[in-house]
Amino acid sequence: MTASAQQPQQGATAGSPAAAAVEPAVVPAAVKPRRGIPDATVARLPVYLRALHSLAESGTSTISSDALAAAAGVNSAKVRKDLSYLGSYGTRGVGYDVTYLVHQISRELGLTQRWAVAIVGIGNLGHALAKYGGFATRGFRVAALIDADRSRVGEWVNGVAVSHVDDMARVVREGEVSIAVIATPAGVAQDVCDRLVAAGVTSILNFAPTVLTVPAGVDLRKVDLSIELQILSFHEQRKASEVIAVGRLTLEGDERVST
Amino acid sequence: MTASAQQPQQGATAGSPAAAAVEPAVVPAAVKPRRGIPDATVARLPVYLRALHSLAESGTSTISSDALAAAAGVNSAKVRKDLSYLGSYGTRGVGYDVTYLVHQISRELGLTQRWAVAIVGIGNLGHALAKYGGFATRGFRVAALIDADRSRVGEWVNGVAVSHVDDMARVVREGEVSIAVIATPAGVAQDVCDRLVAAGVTSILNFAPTVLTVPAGVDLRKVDLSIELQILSFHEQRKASEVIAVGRLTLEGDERVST
DNA sequence: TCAACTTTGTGCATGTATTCACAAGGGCCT
DNA sequence: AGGCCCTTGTGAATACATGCACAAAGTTGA
Repeated sequence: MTASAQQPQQGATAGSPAAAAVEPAVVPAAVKPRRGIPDATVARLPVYLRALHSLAESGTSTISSDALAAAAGVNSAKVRKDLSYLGSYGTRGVGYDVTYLVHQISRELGLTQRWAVAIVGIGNLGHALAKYGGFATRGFRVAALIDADRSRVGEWVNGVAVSHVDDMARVVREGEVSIAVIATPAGVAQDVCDRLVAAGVTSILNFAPTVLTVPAGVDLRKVDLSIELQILSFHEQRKASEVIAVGRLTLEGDERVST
Repeated sequence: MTASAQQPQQGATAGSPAAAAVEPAVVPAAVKPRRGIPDATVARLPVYLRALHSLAESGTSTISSDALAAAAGVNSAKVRKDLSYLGSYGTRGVGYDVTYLVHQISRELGLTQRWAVAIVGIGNLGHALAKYGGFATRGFRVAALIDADRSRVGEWVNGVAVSHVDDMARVVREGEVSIAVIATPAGVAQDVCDRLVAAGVTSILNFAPTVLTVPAGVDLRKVDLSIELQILSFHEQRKASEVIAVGRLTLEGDERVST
């Protein structure tokens, strides 16, 4: 019941050890079999879902794990194992029904309802996020835009008016916002985060380049440009030094990788 | 030597199995002891680095793994193990010298040189990224802005002129760009990616909501807002259904988590 | 009806990451 | 000089994730 895994690569913190320790003693049978979908799988389901949506649009009605794997940039064993956590929704010898799979994954991800999202910090990035189409698409609607700069308050971005941060509690409550995106400067991010949590937000996506802390029960994920660049820098350097050490011996570079 | 791990939580693709299979037979001794820093560790080093920078600025000269762990939002065993991959740079009974650690981590991440970065797709997001301060800070400089829209070409953003995508090869070459950020619409991202690779870019950070494929030897990482939101949605839903099933029995919510 | 073919679902082996827990090392105080 | 206290560095246990490889289950065509 806490922070979710991140970038497998970017692992966040614990999942449910505290709760798991309590449940066996207290919880009714219905809950015990914990559908426990692994974090790594949860992180891939959205990728499958996107591929399936475009397949559905292009008229494909059935797809094999192999083809879906290719579209998602992973290998087919992973696809099958991932999907098996949702149940046995495939047909041997045939594959998976695209529309049905879309339903199942959507349901599992909680996309059958539309979550209200608030964006805090309407600077360059906040603007970009507010205008980003992928939001409205499915499952989410931008319910509030919040900024500390009074001169921005009242401005309309993509059909939503900017509110002042002092009204956050009210706006969050009235909009029934449960998910918030922080796009403020690093300095105020923790304060904003605390206020969001106090207002009832239970999931936060942080774009500010700083470490945030949230109480148990609140999920926190981060997106950090400079961390990503530094990781690339690491590999870039490694490649550079390897060229010196190894020369271009390994001409085996044939397979492609994807993300 | 391929795609790096992502969001441990967000795991990307394979690391070096292909190359690893070849090296033992061919590679000179100097390379064999593979400093093999785990991907998960590499992903955390930038976080430590940021914490250390602000510690240095606030005048702290020495820090324990415990304190650093708190600042980075992880546990101290992880900090110690991570740092131990770089060498034994701590002093027992005392901790780590902040300035020295900053040097070591920077070196390891390849931040002693300044990488030239190109941003492709100067829409809302591209603009936001170009203006983002965290770039210039350390290790990176925006060397090129590239867009397909001729009406945008020539525009200056943060001191850099926008070039047309047809000039990409030249701009990349002249600027000695090795890292590129893709902030285009999904539809053209793979094409842009292919052209970047052809022009000599060897590390790519993709913001477009689509799966990209690159040849071996090119590193690829992705940042995807809608995937992040969907992961949060999953946990949000889980929390909601658990409240129904369990009631509010578990009042144990005390520990905080961070990212 | 049956055999050949396709594709799923999963047990198992392997690889990677996290965490514990403690011995070894180093500073500091008396 | 010597002992106490603190903190590192790491072996070993555990947990999590990946990928192989194949039996089971379904379809198709004769």
